[in-house]
Amino acid sequence: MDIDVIAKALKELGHPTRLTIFKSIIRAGYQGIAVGGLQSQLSIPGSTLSHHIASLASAGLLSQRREGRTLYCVAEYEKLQSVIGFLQDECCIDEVKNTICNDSNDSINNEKQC
Amino acid sequence: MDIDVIAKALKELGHPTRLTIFKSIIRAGYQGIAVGGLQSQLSIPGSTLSHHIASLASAGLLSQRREGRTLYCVAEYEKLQSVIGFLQDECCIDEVKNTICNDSNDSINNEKQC
DNA sequence: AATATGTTTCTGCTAGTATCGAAATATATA
DNA sequence: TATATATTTCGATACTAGCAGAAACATATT
Repeated sequence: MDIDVIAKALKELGHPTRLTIFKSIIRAGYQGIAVGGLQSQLSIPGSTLSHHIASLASAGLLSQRREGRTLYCVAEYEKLQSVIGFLQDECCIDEVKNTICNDSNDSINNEKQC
Repeated sequence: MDIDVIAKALKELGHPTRLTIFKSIIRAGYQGIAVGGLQSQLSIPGSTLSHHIASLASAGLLSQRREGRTLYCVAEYEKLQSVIGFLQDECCIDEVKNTICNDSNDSINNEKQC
């Protein structure tokens, strides 16, 4: 995955309001959440919300599906997964993985955490 | 972890040059990498590089250690881990975790991937 | 057709970010 | 102390993002 594409996704996620919006959308699951639902949940002006949603969409982090006059926002989970994967793989080294994920882990099981 | 803190980290990572810088710092491990090393690696003006490094530091993504006249940048791995953790936990639902991490996984082992 | 509801686009403003050369600061060496 | 090396701060410019009211657009209901 191109670093510019990942950076774009991180940038759009890097705003408190947008991150909150994205979190709500993610938690809504595959059926998504209506823009109006987000608006009443966050109490911000519609135009501002629309702007933020467009930003997230421009990074490929969500898609929209119309049902009647309601538009649902649905998260692009693969995109989120690719971002997480980048941070884990491209931006991580074994030395550190071992320290953070195993050494500091006082668990009984040997399940890998990173 | 506060959502504003996570958003700040994501924002600073959300720039191609900074993400490249951070990747280099991460891969340098616990001993870090000199600012000059980054500069010759990326060939960007020192002032611009310094600005980006300060941005990453302001988000707590790195710290600096002086050795003689050389300044080393060292990644804050716990911070990165908290960002990854947020995206995985706060921004993920079981329904999706199962779909992406297990169902679409044609592997032989049963190791959890998310 | 008229009206109501849900969402986006337009418009203008303000504030913040990116960039980089030049000068300044910090530390080391001769 | 003078000079070299490493890095940051300053200053100026251009660009981009954020915000929100008003108007426009899309769809549904009466």
